Amino acid sequence: MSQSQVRVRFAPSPTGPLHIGGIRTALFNYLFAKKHNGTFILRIEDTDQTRFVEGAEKYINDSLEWLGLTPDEGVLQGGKFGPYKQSERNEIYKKYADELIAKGWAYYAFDSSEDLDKLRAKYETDKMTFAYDCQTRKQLCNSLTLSESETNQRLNSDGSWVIRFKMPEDFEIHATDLIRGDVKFMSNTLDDKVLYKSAENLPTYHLANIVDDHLMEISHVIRGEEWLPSLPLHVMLYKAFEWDKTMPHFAHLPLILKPSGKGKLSKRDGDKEGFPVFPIQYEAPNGEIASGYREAGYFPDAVNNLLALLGWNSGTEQEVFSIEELSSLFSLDRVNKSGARFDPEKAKWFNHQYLIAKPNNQLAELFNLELTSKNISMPIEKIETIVGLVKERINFVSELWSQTFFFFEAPSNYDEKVVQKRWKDQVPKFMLKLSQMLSTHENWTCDSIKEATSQLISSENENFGNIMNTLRLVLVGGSFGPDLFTIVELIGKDQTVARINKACTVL
RNA sequence: GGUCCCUUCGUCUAGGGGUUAGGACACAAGAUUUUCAUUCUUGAAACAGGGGUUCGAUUCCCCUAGGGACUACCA
Repeated sequence: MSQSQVRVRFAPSPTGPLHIGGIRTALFNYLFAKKHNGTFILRIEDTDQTRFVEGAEKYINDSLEWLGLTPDEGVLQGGKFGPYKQSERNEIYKKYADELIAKGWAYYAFDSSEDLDKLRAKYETDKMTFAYDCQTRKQLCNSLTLSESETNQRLNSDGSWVIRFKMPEDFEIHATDLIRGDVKFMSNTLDDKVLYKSAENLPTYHLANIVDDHLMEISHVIRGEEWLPSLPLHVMLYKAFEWDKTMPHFAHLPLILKPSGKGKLSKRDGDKEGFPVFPIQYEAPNGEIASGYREAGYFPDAVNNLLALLGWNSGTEQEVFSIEELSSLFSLDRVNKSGARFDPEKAKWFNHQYLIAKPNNQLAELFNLELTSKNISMPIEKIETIVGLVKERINFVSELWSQTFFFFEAPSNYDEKVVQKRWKDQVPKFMLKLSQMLSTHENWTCDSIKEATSQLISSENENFGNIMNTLRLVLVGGSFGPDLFTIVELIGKDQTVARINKACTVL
């Protein structure tokens, strides 16, 4: 595989459900890979056992599958750079940590987390922030301050230790971000991050991430902006390993912000604010359920589309794109720098666009599933017609029923306001005449029915608008629905007559 | 607090040294639909502030303010 080959990875950790921010990151990686005929890799970063959540990995796979963002390489797909789960790559990392120690880029630290916590607390009372860095490491318990023999003794004892990166002093770190340009950091302001922990015999994110990206020949790291602060560390790690020549390019995506209020979108925002934050429904191990876009009735393409436009645009006025169009149009230099507030209303609009673009027969099939569950059966052709009548006015397939129930069953109650406005003294008399006329009407098409009804209305000196509204009331239960004579034609003669007669006795 | 990132209508954004600063969502009004919705038309709505640079800045630079992220033996 050549060096110029695009290889990107989406590297979530299975600590819970992935929200749409994570999905957006996956999507941008996917689009970038497709655009460049590259490889999209899914790597599971499960180096923190304490935060491992049962089912989270499956959730990630299911979500990506639903959206069609299928990895080219990954735990399920395989590939020659596997394994793709960090917990299964365990034995790889230690030697790289050792290499850093040998080169003088890292050191052993023996301070207990309790001691460090105390230190942090103490600093805080002095309104300062503790950092394990080039200054404090000189006073702490590590292989830099301890003698070699004492270090070895501690390493061989039962006590736990960690390997920390030895961040150089007074060094200006330059990094290039494909979206933000050059970013500079002073190494003094950075701390000595833990790279490896003996207690679990596991690397931390930083080490595992760099080692795996290198080993998997990742060409571009496309991740959320929350990682920007660790970019200098990562750049230094590449330098320390002498991998600078093949260091991937970095692109930090703008964050997705809460629709209202402050901060980035979080897992807790969704159901509280009345919109899903998760791609598909998530049931936590404790049984709590968080709603998903799939269950809310969104089409996967619509979700991809709306997410793509959060932080990226084509530069044209087009907003509705198929995944193929996105794949060929996507480019990192059209990604925005600033965070994007998520707009649930526009999300619905995107789904509406996909819904109205869907052929009626497909919508009818989806709707038929719901009808079947209600024990309603009707020829699919007729459902198609009904769906076509109302699809312009809805955003979701799930709204179909409330817009069309009167095609399938008589209204069980009548809108009080409309009754008061329309159901006046002589109305029942006329309605009975109308039902009588219709019951003998032969040519049951909307045009013919309309003509006959109009004639009756004028011969009886009734007001057309008033009668229309009243007829609508008795047929659908309120003042809603598509063209009235189309409804009359579709529900048929018997239903029409029966509904009129029922209203006359009930109201 | 420290470090870093960001800043065009309410929101997502286009644009870019001279523009009537464009589009979309949402909102409002009108037309059509003898109802509802759709549709169409129209409207209101933005360059955070202050300094430079320049003939000219919303656009380039600096400062301020505001927002955000990070600041774990989490990712």
